[in-house]
Amino acid sequence: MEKVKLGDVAKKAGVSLTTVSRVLNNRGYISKETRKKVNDAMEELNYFPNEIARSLFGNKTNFVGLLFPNVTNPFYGEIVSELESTLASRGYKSLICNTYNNEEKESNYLKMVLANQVDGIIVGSRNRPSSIYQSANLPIVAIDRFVSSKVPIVRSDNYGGACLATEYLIEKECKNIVHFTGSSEEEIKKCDLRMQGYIDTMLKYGKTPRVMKASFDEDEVYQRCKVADYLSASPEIDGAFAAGDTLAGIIYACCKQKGIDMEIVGYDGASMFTGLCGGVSTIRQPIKKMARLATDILLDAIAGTYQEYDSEHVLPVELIKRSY
Amino acid sequence: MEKVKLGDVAKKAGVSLTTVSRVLNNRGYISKETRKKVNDAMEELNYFPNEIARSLFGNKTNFVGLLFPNVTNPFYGEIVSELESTLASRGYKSLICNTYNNEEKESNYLKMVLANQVDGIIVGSRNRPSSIYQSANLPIVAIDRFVSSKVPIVRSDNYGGACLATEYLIEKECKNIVHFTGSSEEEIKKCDLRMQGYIDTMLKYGKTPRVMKASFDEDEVYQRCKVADYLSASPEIDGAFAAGDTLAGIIYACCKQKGIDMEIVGYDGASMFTGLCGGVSTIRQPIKKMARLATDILLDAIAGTYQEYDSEHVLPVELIKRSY
DNA sequence: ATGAAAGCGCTAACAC
DNA sequence: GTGTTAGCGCTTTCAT
Repeated sequence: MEKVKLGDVAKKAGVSLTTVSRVLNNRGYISKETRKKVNDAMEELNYFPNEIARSLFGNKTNFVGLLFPNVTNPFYGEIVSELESTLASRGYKSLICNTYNNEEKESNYLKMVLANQVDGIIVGSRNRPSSIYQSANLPIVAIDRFVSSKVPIVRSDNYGGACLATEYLIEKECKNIVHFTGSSEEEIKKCDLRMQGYIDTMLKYGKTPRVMKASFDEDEVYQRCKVADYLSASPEIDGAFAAGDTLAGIIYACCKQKGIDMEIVGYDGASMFTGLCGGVSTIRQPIKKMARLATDILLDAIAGTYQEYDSEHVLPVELIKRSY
Repeated sequence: MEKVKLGDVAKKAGVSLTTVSRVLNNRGYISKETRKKVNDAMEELNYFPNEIARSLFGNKTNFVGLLFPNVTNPFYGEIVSELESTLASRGYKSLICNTYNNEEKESNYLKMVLANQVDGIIVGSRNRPSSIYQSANLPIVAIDRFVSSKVPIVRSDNYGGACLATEYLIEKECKNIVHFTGSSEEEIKKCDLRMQGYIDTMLKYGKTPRVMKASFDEDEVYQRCKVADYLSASPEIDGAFAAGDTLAGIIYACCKQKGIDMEIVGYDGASMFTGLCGGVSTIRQPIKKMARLATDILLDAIAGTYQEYDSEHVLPVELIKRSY
């Protein structure tokens, strides 16, 4: 059973290709009867148009590339989920790309989506060389990342969230609060707002900031050891602000195993986390809103009705206190 | 700056379209010099072929549709992640579809991927009407789901895993063990192997099986209340086997808040869970292996070298004990 | 109100 | 070795 084509419908209905195409796209004048004939033929043959052919002609695919580190992480899972749903509801299809924060992978994926003529791209990878995006001459929106001065950014209030988290820990009377970051040296130097918020708040309250680097990308078991070692070596620590919830979860697990009961605040607040990790507090990003906003901007840009390419959209965060 | 086409390269290199196409595909005889000329021209113009056009011609898109309930759930997140990576490494591109276990959505997504000429589909949705897939005349692989007798299934040993979980709880001297399921009535009737394993094991040890229904699809807050109410009403319960880790997490949180310390075993064992929810044990599915196997089968089917359409591939599971 | 024909970007017979 | 030409499935001027 071969694929049914426009021509098959035309033959069956006894009309021309053009006519079938017309009723398909509801364009031009068609008599009631012809329309019915054609519709019946389509129905009978179970016809549906080949979107690839349409794309080729129209120079528009309605594909969007979604470049994120890894959908396994609940935060990215949730944002990709939301992006996909919003895009789908507006007629766009999502090509998913797990870059694993790997430069080469990201660059290959970029080439791939471009070769597949995507109409736009949403990036959430945290790689450095944004230069590869320069040549890509199409709408791009970045989630919590700088790509270039021409790429609008949607992110949460990293700085404010970090302040909120740190203040909460201070309020809880933690004496020695450490910040666990997943950022690389470069990122930190550039502008790590979560770290900056932590540092500024600590200083504001006359406390000494302490930072522990635990890369996001490392193997989890390895990270666990690193964190455990650190906690053992620094028994005075009684509060932690982690730059992400996965990290916060790891810290929590280490504490549990060592019998330490300390106050932990993470960042992200994906619904899965909040449900599952009631032992840690978190700064919740408005994931749904971020996804919707990013979609709106991207589709406007695709439609050519968006101009503020250098805009930065900072959405407010919320402190979710631990529930046990 | 318009998109560079084959013709532009041909013109620049002073050759014909065919020649360019030949060096692009490495087919037929081409002299060293011409090849160089063409390659240089491609380089200079920063040319890359339009995959959509190629697809149209070849009747092969290298697209694969991934239909899963929701990438937000770490189990699906991880499996989709793995599928995407494996597929990408073999030259395939993933169209992601979050069906939210909604029949209509699933059906629409199916139409969408078909219209986009995907070469194959991998389904993990848990909907009933698999009938919609009948008409789709292309390779499909199902993850832990029955679609039709012609669709191979890849799944973990649900029955064995459930037995393992239940036996563990018994071994831990739990007196009153309840099973929390997310399945619908229909699914249960049909064949819910996790439940069956639980029931059989309970009976084998002379215990009375008890089942609590907590739909996977419900709102999380609502579920939490339901679970909390149930636990309050049945204080004798001291062990739980949950059909999924999200559910296990919810149960754990309820217990924590109520000060109950009971033994909980979940199911799935996505790496995120295991890292994050150290308080619950789980039956770990070999997610990576499942993804690889599903990919292998699908690609073989696409290549026409796979024949056992009615096969069921059951992979072994593993008990991960709680770490605190 | 409908049809014939050209073309979207690329590939593959088939010539030369 | 390289070019000419037709065609993948669809849309759209331009006729009629």
